[in-house]
Amino acid sequence: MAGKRPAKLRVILNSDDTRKLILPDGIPETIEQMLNEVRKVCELNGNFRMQYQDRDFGDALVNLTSTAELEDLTTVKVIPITDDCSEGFNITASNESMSTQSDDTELLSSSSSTTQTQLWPTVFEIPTFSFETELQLETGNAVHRSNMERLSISFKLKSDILEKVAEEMFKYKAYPTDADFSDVAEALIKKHPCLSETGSYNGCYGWKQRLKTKMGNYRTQLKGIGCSELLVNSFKSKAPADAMPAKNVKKPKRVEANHIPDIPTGETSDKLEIERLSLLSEVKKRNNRTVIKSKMDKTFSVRRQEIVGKELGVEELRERWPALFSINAEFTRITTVPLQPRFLASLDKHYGRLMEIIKKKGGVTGEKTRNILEVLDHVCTCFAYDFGVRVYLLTDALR
DNA sequence: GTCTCTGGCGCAAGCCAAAT
DNA sequence: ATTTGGCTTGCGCCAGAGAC
Repeated sequence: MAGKRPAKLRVILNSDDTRKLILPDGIPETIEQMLNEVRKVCELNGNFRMQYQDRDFGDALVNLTSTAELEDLTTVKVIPITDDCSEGFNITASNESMSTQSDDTELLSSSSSTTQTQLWPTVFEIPTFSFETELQLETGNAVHRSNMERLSISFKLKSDILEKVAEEMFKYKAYPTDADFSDVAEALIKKHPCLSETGSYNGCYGWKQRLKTKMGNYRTQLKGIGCSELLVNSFKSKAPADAMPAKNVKKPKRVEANHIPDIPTGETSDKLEIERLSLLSEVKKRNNRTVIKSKMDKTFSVRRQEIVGKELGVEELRERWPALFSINAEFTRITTVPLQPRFLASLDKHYGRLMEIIKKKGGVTGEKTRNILEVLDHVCTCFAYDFGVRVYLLTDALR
Protein backbone atom coordinates (compact mmCIF):
# COMPACT_ATOMS: atom_id res chain seq x y z
CA MET A 1 0.00 0.00 0.00
CA ALA A 2 1.72 3.15 -1.11
CA GLY A 3 1.47 6.04 1.27
CA LYS A 4 3.34 8.85 2.95
CA ARG A 5 3.72 7.20 6.33
CA PRO A 6 7.31 6.12 7.15
CA ALA A 7 7.89 2.46 6.42
CA LYS A 8 10.50 -0.19 7.11
CA LEU A 9 11.23 -3.05 4.74
CA ARG A 10 13.44 -6.11 5.08
CA VAL A 11 15.56 -6.49 1.95
CA ILE A 12 17.12 -9.87 1.15
CA LEU A 13 20.18 -9.52 -1.07
CA ASN A 14 21.44 -13.04 -0.48
CA SER A 15 21.56 -15.62 2.33
CA ASP A 16 24.26 -13.73 4.20
CA ASP A 17 23.10 -10.25 3.48
CA THR A 18 19.71 -9.05 4.63
CA ARG A 19 19.19 -5.37 5.28
CA LYS A 20 16.72 -3.06 6.86
CA LEU A 21 15.44 -0.38 4.52
CA ILE A 22 13.96 2.65 6.21
CA LEU A 23 11.73 4.81 4.05
CA PRO A 24 11.03 8.05 5.98
CA ASP A 25 8.73 9.28 3.21
CA GLY A 26 6.81 6.05 3.00
CA ILE A 27 6.70 3.43 0.29
CA PRO A 28 7.41 4.97 -3.15
CA GLU A 29 4.53 5.21 -5.58
CA THR A 30 6.28 3.63 -8.55
CA ILE A 31 8.42 0.54 -9.01
CA GLU A 32 11.14 2.66 -10.57
CA GLN A 33 11.34 4.88 -7.48
CA MET A 34 11.38 1.78 -5.29
CA LEU A 35 14.25 0.24 -7.27
CA ASN A 36 16.21 3.47 -7.07
CA GLU A 37 15.68 3.65 -3.33
CA VAL A 38 16.97 0.07 -2.87
CA ARG A 39 19.83 0.72 -5.29
CA LYS A 40 20.88 3.80 -3.32
CA VAL A 41 20.54 2.43 0.20
CA CYS A 42 21.96 -1.02 -0.52
CA GLU A 43 24.64 0.40 -2.84
CA LEU A 44 23.79 -1.96 -5.68
CA ASN A 45 25.14 -1.80 -9.20
CA GLY A 46 23.49 -3.15 -12.32
CA ASN A 47 19.93 -4.09 -13.09
CA PHE A 48 17.65 -5.97 -10.80
CA ARG A 49 14.00 -6.56 -10.15
CA MET A 50 12.15 -7.41 -6.96
CA GLN A 51 9.88 -9.94 -5.35
CA TYR A 52 7.89 -9.60 -2.15
CA GLN A 53 6.47 -12.04 0.37
CA ASP A 54 2.78 -12.31 -0.33
CA ARG A 55 0.59 -13.07 2.69
CA ASP A 56 -2.10 -14.53 0.44
CA PHE A 57 0.29 -17.33 -0.50
CA GLY A 58 1.76 -18.10 2.88
CA ASP A 59 4.56 -15.55 2.46
CA ALA A 60 5.78 -17.11 -0.78
CA LEU A 61 7.82 -14.78 -2.97
CA VAL A 62 5.82 -13.16 -5.75
CA ASN A 63 6.99 -10.75 -8.46
CA LEU A 64 6.58 -7.15 -7.46
CA THR A 65 4.52 -5.41 -10.11
CA SER A 66 3.22 -2.51 -8.08
CA THR A 67 4.34 -0.81 -4.89
CA ALA A 68 0.72 -0.98 -3.77
CA GLU A 69 1.52 -4.56 -2.81
CA LEU A 70 3.99 -3.36 -0.22
CA GLU A 71 3.30 -2.30 3.31
CA ASP A 72 5.31 -1.52 6.38
CA LEU A 73 7.52 -4.47 7.52
CA THR A 74 7.16 -6.39 4.24
CA THR A 75 10.08 -8.58 3.19
CA VAL A 76 11.35 -8.04 -0.34
CA LYS A 77 14.00 -9.84 -2.31
CA VAL A 78 16.38 -8.45 -4.91
CA ILE A 79 16.72 -10.48 -8.13
CA PRO A 80 19.69 -9.27 -10.19
CA ILE A 81 19.37 -9.27 -13.99
CA THR A 82 22.62 -9.79 -15.88
CA ASP A 83 23.42 -8.30 -19.29
CA ASP A 84 22.35 -11.37 -21.23
CA CYS A 85 18.93 -11.07 -19.62
CA SER A 86 19.46 -14.20 -17.53
CA GLU A 87 19.23 -13.89 -13.82
CA GLY A 88 22.04 -14.50 -11.43
CA PHE A 89 23.66 -12.91 -8.45
CA ASN A 90 26.57 -10.82 -9.50
CA ILE A 91 26.10 -8.50 -6.59
CA THR A 92 27.53 -10.81 -3.97
CA ALA A 93 27.64 -14.56 -3.63
CA SER A 94 26.73 -16.29 -6.86
CA ASN A 95 25.74 -19.49 -5.12
CA GLU A 96 23.03 -17.89 -3.06
CA SER A 97 20.33 -20.38 -2.46
CA MET A 98 17.36 -18.69 -4.04
CA SER A 99 19.20 -16.83 -6.72
CA THR A 100 19.47 -19.53 -9.32
CA GLN A 101 15.81 -20.34 -9.28
CA SER A 102 13.81 -17.97 -11.34
CA ASP A 103 10.47 -16.97 -9.97
CA ASP A 104 8.84 -18.47 -13.00
CA THR A 105 10.10 -21.84 -11.96
CA GLU A 106 8.91 -21.22 -8.47
CA LEU A 107 5.44 -20.32 -9.60
CA LEU A 108 5.20 -23.27 -11.93
CA SER A 109 6.34 -25.70 -9.35
CA SER A 110 4.08 -24.43 -6.67
CA SER A 111 1.10 -24.70 -8.92
CA SER A 112 1.91 -28.30 -9.66
CA SER A 113 0.69 -29.89 -6.49
CA THR A 114 0.36 -33.45 -7.57
CA THR A 115 3.26 -34.13 -9.91
CA GLN A 116 6.99 -33.81 -9.72
CA THR A 117 7.86 -31.93 -12.88
CA GLN A 118 11.45 -31.07 -12.06
CA LEU A 119 14.49 -33.28 -11.84
CA TRP A 120 16.28 -33.51 -8.52
CA PRO A 121 18.75 -30.60 -8.47
CA THR A 122 22.51 -31.06 -8.33
CA VAL A 123 22.58 -28.65 -5.42
CA PHE A 124 19.39 -28.59 -3.35
CA GLU A 125 18.34 -25.08 -2.54
CA ILE A 126 16.88 -24.47 0.88
CA PRO A 127 13.74 -22.30 0.52
CA THR A 128 13.05 -19.04 2.31
CA PHE A 129 11.16 -19.61 5.55
CA SER A 130 8.63 -17.36 7.22
CA PHE A 131 9.75 -13.91 8.28
CA GLU A 132 9.90 -14.97 11.94
CA THR A 133 11.95 -18.07 11.19
CA GLU A 134 14.34 -16.24 8.89
CA LEU A 135 14.84 -13.63 11.57
CA GLN A 136 15.70 -16.24 14.21
CA LEU A 137 18.01 -18.06 11.82
CA GLU A 138 19.72 -14.85 10.85
CA THR A 139 20.39 -14.02 14.50
CA GLY A 140 21.36 -17.62 15.22
CA ASN A 141 23.81 -17.69 12.34
CA ALA A 142 25.39 -14.45 13.50
CA VAL A 143 25.83 -15.86 17.02
CA HIS A 144 27.17 -19.09 15.56
CA ARG A 145 29.71 -17.21 13.49
CA SER A 146 31.02 -15.38 16.54
CA ASN A 147 31.11 -18.16 19.13
CA MET A 148 30.00 -21.40 17.38
CA GLU A 149 26.96 -21.52 19.65
CA ARG A 150 24.02 -23.52 18.28
CA LEU A 151 20.53 -22.16 18.07
CA SER A 152 17.98 -23.44 20.56
CA ILE A 153 15.22 -24.71 18.29
CA SER A 154 11.64 -24.12 19.32
CA PHE A 155 8.78 -26.33 18.17
CA LYS A 156 7.46 -23.62 15.89
CA LEU A 157 10.82 -22.98 14.31
CA LYS A 158 11.41 -26.68 13.69
CA SER A 159 7.93 -27.09 12.30
CA ASP A 160 8.30 -24.19 9.88
CA ILE A 161 11.67 -25.42 8.66
CA LEU A 162 10.44 -28.98 8.12
CA GLU A 163 7.26 -27.85 6.40
CA LYS A 164 8.96 -25.54 3.92
CA VAL A 165 11.78 -27.97 3.16
CA ALA A 166 9.36 -30.87 2.69
CA GLU A 167 7.30 -28.74 0.30
CA GLU A 168 10.43 -27.91 -1.66
CA MET A 169 11.49 -31.57 -1.80
CA PHE A 170 8.04 -32.62 -2.95
CA LYS A 171 8.42 -30.39 -6.01
CA TYR A 172 11.04 -32.88 -7.17
CA LYS A 173 10.14 -36.19 -5.56
CA ALA A 174 7.29 -37.59 -3.53
CA TYR A 175 9.59 -40.34 -2.28
CA PRO A 176 13.12 -38.99 -1.95
CA THR A 177 15.91 -41.49 -1.39
CA ASP A 178 18.15 -41.72 1.65
CA ALA A 179 20.87 -39.90 -0.32
CA ASP A 180 18.41 -37.14 -1.20
CA PHE A 181 17.59 -36.63 2.46
CA SER A 182 21.33 -36.45 3.21
CA ASP A 183 21.77 -33.81 0.49
CA VAL A 184 18.96 -31.70 1.85
CA ALA A 185 20.05 -31.98 5.49
CA GLU A 186 23.58 -31.00 4.51
CA ALA A 187 22.29 -28.07 2.44
CA LEU A 188 20.23 -26.93 5.42
CA ILE A 189 23.22 -26.95 7.77
CA LYS A 190 25.39 -25.29 5.15
CA LYS A 191 22.93 -22.44 4.74
CA HIS A 192 22.08 -22.19 8.44
CA PRO A 193 25.08 -23.42 10.43
CA CYS A 194 23.32 -22.52 13.69
CA LEU A 195 21.06 -25.55 13.08
CA SER A 196 23.91 -28.05 13.22
CA GLU A 197 23.73 -30.66 15.93
CA THR A 198 26.17 -32.45 18.13
CA GLY A 199 26.22 -36.21 18.13
CA SER A 200 26.59 -36.83 14.42
CA TYR A 201 29.69 -36.64 12.25
CA ASN A 202 28.30 -33.96 9.96
CA GLY A 203 25.93 -32.27 12.38
CA CYS A 204 22.85 -32.96 10.33
CA TYR A 205 21.87 -36.58 10.93
CA GLY A 206 19.01 -35.50 13.19
CA TRP A 207 17.64 -33.21 10.48
CA LYS A 208 17.85 -36.01 7.98
CA GLN A 209 15.74 -38.25 10.22
CA ARG A 210 13.28 -35.45 10.97
CA LEU A 211 12.92 -34.73 7.28
CA LYS A 212 12.17 -38.38 6.57
CA THR A 213 9.42 -38.32 9.15
CA LYS A 214 8.13 -34.99 7.94
CA MET A 215 8.04 -36.18 4.33
CA GLY A 216 5.99 -39.20 5.41
CA ASN A 217 3.58 -37.01 7.31
CA TYR A 218 3.44 -34.58 4.41
CA ARG A 219 2.49 -37.39 2.04
CA THR A 220 -0.27 -38.47 4.43
CA GLN A 221 -1.48 -34.88 4.54
CA LEU A 222 -1.52 -34.61 0.74
CA LYS A 223 -3.35 -37.90 0.42
CA GLY A 224 -5.95 -36.52 2.75
CA ILE A 225 -6.64 -33.72 0.31
CA GLY A 226 -6.70 -36.07 -2.66
CA CYS A 227 -3.24 -36.09 -4.20
CA SER A 228 -3.84 -38.87 -6.72
CA GLU A 229 -0.33 -40.13 -7.24
CA LEU A 230 0.09 -40.69 -3.52
CA LEU A 231 -3.30 -42.31 -3.14
CA VAL A 232 -2.25 -44.94 -5.65
CA ASN A 233 0.43 -46.13 -3.25
CA SER A 234 -1.62 -46.16 -0.10
CA PHE A 235 -2.89 -49.34 1.44
CA LYS A 236 -6.36 -47.89 1.79
CA SER A 237 -6.68 -47.25 -1.92
CA LYS A 238 -6.15 -50.91 -2.64
CA ALA A 239 -9.08 -52.14 -0.57
CA PRO A 240 -10.80 -49.45 1.44
CA ALA A 241 -13.00 -51.85 3.36
CA ASP A 242 -10.16 -53.45 5.26
CA ALA A 243 -7.97 -51.84 7.89
CA MET A 244 -4.84 -53.50 6.53
CA PRO A 245 -5.82 -53.98 2.89
CA ALA A 246 -2.24 -54.50 1.76
CA LYS A 247 -2.66 -58.01 3.05
CA ASN A 248 -5.29 -58.56 0.39
CA VAL A 249 -3.09 -57.72 -2.52
CA LYS A 250 0.28 -59.11 -1.68
CA LYS A 251 3.14 -57.51 -3.52
CA PRO A 252 5.46 -59.95 -5.23
CA LYS A 253 8.98 -60.26 -3.95
CA ARG A 254 11.84 -59.55 -6.27
CA VAL A 255 12.07 -61.92 -9.24
CA GLU A 256 8.91 -63.66 -8.11
CA ALA A 257 7.85 -64.51 -11.65
CA ASN A 258 4.93 -66.73 -10.67
CA HIS A 259 3.40 -64.34 -8.22
CA ILE A 260 -0.41 -64.54 -7.96
CA PRO A 261 -2.10 -62.22 -5.48
CA ASP A 262 -5.57 -62.94 -4.12
CA ILE A 263 -8.56 -61.08 -5.48
CA PRO A 264 -9.08 -58.07 -3.19
CA THR A 265 -11.85 -58.16 -0.60
CA GLY A 266 -15.12 -56.90 -2.05
CA GLU A 267 -14.16 -57.79 -5.64
CA THR A 268 -15.17 -60.80 -7.70
CA SER A 269 -13.80 -62.33 -10.91
CA ASP A 270 -16.97 -61.20 -12.72
CA LYS A 271 -16.64 -57.60 -11.59
CA LEU A 272 -12.99 -57.55 -12.60
CA GLU A 273 -13.80 -59.09 -15.98
CA ILE A 274 -16.13 -56.13 -16.60
CA GLU A 275 -13.22 -53.85 -15.72
CA ARG A 276 -11.00 -55.73 -18.17
CA LEU A 277 -13.53 -55.37 -20.96
CA SER A 278 -13.88 -51.66 -20.33
CA LEU A 279 -10.08 -51.38 -20.50
CA LEU A 280 -10.19 -52.60 -24.09
CA SER A 281 -12.03 -49.45 -25.10
CA GLU A 282 -10.28 -47.15 -22.61
CA VAL A 283 -6.83 -47.85 -24.13
CA LYS A 284 -8.04 -46.53 -27.47
CA LYS A 285 -8.86 -43.13 -26.02
CA ARG A 286 -6.37 -40.31 -25.94
CA ASN A 287 -5.06 -38.76 -22.70
CA ASN A 288 -6.70 -41.49 -20.72
CA ARG A 289 -3.79 -42.48 -18.56
CA THR A 290 -5.53 -41.94 -15.24
CA VAL A 291 -8.46 -44.20 -16.05
CA ILE A 292 -6.22 -46.92 -17.48
CA LYS A 293 -3.93 -46.66 -14.50
CA SER A 294 -6.79 -47.07 -12.07
CA LYS A 295 -8.34 -50.02 -13.93
CA MET A 296 -5.01 -51.76 -14.38
CA ASP A 297 -4.37 -51.43 -10.64
CA LYS A 298 -7.78 -52.86 -9.88
CA THR A 299 -7.36 -55.86 -12.18
CA PHE A 300 -3.81 -56.76 -11.18
CA SER A 301 -4.82 -59.95 -9.37
CA VAL A 302 -6.91 -61.45 -12.20
CA ARG A 303 -4.27 -60.48 -14.74
CA ARG A 304 -1.64 -62.38 -12.82
CA GLN A 305 -3.96 -65.36 -12.54
CA GLU A 306 -4.27 -65.43 -16.32
CA ILE A 307 -0.58 -64.98 -16.96
CA VAL A 308 0.72 -67.46 -14.43
CA GLY A 309 -2.22 -69.79 -14.01
CA LYS A 310 -3.56 -70.03 -17.56
CA GLU A 311 -0.15 -69.48 -19.20
CA LEU A 312 -1.53 -67.26 -21.93
CA GLY A 313 0.62 -66.69 -24.99
CA VAL A 314 1.98 -63.26 -25.84
CA GLU A 315 -0.50 -62.58 -28.61
CA GLU A 316 -3.47 -63.66 -26.58
CA LEU A 317 -2.32 -61.61 -23.65
CA ARG A 318 -1.85 -58.63 -25.91
CA GLU A 319 -5.41 -58.97 -27.09
CA ARG A 320 -6.80 -59.30 -23.60
CA TRP A 321 -4.58 -56.70 -21.87
CA PRO A 322 -3.43 -54.17 -24.48
CA ALA A 323 -2.54 -51.60 -21.80
CA LEU A 324 0.16 -53.94 -20.55
CA PHE A 325 1.97 -53.49 -23.84
CA SER A 326 1.92 -49.73 -23.89
CA ILE A 327 5.22 -49.02 -22.23
CA ASN A 328 4.87 -45.34 -21.40
CA ALA A 329 1.44 -45.61 -19.86
CA GLU A 330 2.34 -48.80 -18.08
CA PHE A 331 5.56 -47.44 -16.68
CA THR A 332 3.91 -44.33 -15.42
CA ARG A 333 1.17 -46.45 -13.91
CA ILE A 334 3.44 -48.71 -11.91
CA THR A 335 5.98 -46.30 -10.61
CA THR A 336 6.05 -42.91 -8.97
CA VAL A 337 9.67 -42.45 -9.97
CA PRO A 338 9.79 -39.62 -12.52
CA LEU A 339 11.47 -41.14 -15.57
CA GLN A 340 13.45 -39.15 -18.07
CA PRO A 341 11.93 -39.15 -21.57
CA ARG A 342 15.21 -40.37 -23.06
CA PHE A 343 15.20 -43.36 -20.77
CA LEU A 344 11.63 -44.18 -21.66
CA ALA A 345 12.31 -43.78 -25.36
CA SER A 346 15.24 -46.16 -25.11
CA LEU A 347 13.13 -48.76 -23.34
CA ASP A 348 10.38 -48.31 -25.85
CA LYS A 349 12.87 -48.97 -28.65
CA HIS A 350 14.23 -52.12 -27.02
CA TYR A 351 10.84 -53.41 -26.21
CA GLY A 352 9.55 -52.73 -29.71
CA ARG A 353 12.48 -54.56 -31.28
CA LEU A 354 11.98 -57.57 -29.06
CA MET A 355 8.33 -57.75 -29.93
CA GLU A 356 9.16 -57.56 -33.62
CA ILE A 357 11.63 -60.43 -33.38
CA ILE A 358 9.20 -62.57 -31.48
CA LYS A 359 6.39 -61.77 -33.87
CA LYS A 360 8.41 -62.59 -36.97
CA LYS A 361 10.25 -65.69 -35.86
CA GLY A 362 9.10 -66.76 -32.44
CA GLY A 363 11.44 -68.50 -30.03
CA VAL A 364 14.45 -66.56 -31.26
CA THR A 365 17.55 -66.62 -29.09
CA GLY A 366 20.68 -64.59 -29.44
CA GLU A 367 23.15 -62.49 -27.53
CA LYS A 368 21.60 -59.13 -28.38
CA THR A 369 18.14 -60.28 -27.42
CA ARG A 370 19.45 -61.63 -24.18
CA ASN A 371 21.19 -58.36 -23.45
CA ILE A 372 17.99 -56.47 -24.01
CA LEU A 373 16.21 -58.86 -21.75
CA GLU A 374 18.78 -58.23 -19.09
CA VAL A 375 18.13 -54.51 -19.32
CA LEU A 376 14.40 -55.04 -19.05
CA ASP A 377 14.83 -57.43 -16.18
CA HIS A 378 16.98 -54.92 -14.37
CA VAL A 379 14.40 -52.20 -14.91
CA CYS A 380 11.66 -54.49 -13.73
CA THR A 381 13.59 -55.37 -10.61
CA CYS A 382 14.41 -51.77 -9.85
CA PHE A 383 11.17 -50.07 -10.60
CA ALA A 384 8.19 -52.26 -10.78
CA TYR A 385 6.47 -55.55 -10.29
CA ASP A 386 3.80 -55.58 -12.91
CA PHE A 387 6.28 -54.71 -15.60
CA GLY A 388 7.96 -58.00 -14.75
CA VAL A 389 5.05 -59.68 -16.49
CA ARG A 390 6.42 -58.55 -19.81
CA VAL A 391 9.90 -59.76 -19.07
CA TYR A 392 8.50 -63.04 -17.89
CA LEU A 393 6.53 -63.44 -21.10
CA LEU A 394 9.38 -62.43 -23.31
CA THR A 395 11.74 -64.81 -21.58
CA ASP A 396 9.20 -67.51 -22.07
CA ALA A 397 8.79 -66.69 -25.74
CA LEU A 398 12.51 -66.71 -26.35
CA ARG A 399 13.10 -70.16 -24.87
C1' DG B 1 -11.30 -7.44 31.18
C1' DT B 2 -8.90 -11.59 32.39
C1' DC B 3 -8.48 -16.04 33.99
C1' DT B 4 -9.46 -20.94 33.60
C1' DC B 5 -11.21 -24.81 31.38
C1' DT B 6 -12.12 -27.58 27.42
C1' DG B 7 -12.38 -29.43 22.92
C1' DG B 8 -10.48 -29.41 18.36
C1' DC B 9 -6.65 -29.50 15.54
C1' DG B 10 -1.93 -29.97 13.74
C1' DC B 11 2.27 -31.80 14.41
C1' DA B 12 6.43 -34.86 15.25
C1' DA B 13 7.48 -39.12 16.64
C1' DG B 14 6.41 -43.93 17.70
C1' DC B 15 4.82 -48.26 16.20
C1' DC B 16 4.19 -51.94 13.12
C1' DA B 17 3.88 -54.60 8.83
C1' DA B 18 6.05 -55.51 4.66
C1' DA B 19 9.95 -55.49 1.73
C1' DT B 20 14.67 -56.28 0.99
C1' DA C 1 18.59 -57.38 10.56
C1' DT C 2 17.59 -53.25 8.44
C1' DT C 3 14.89 -50.10 5.82
C1' DT C 4 10.72 -48.16 4.29
C1' DG C 5 6.25 -46.26 4.48
C1' DG C 6 1.51 -46.00 6.40
C1' DC C 7 -1.13 -45.49 10.45
C1' DT C 8 -1.63 -44.17 15.31
C1' DT C 9 -0.55 -41.71 19.39
C1' DG C 10 0.25 -38.16 22.46
C1' DC C 11 1.70 -33.52 23.10
C1' DG C 12 1.11 -28.65 22.64
C1' DC C 13 -1.21 -24.75 20.75
C1' DC C 14 -5.23 -22.04 20.14
C1' DA C 15 -9.84 -20.36 20.06
C1' DG C 16 -14.15 -20.16 22.28
C1' DA C 17 -17.13 -20.50 26.32
C1' DG C 18 -18.05 -19.56 30.92
C1' DA C 19 -17.03 -17.87 35.62
C1' DC C 20 -15.55 -14.17 38.33
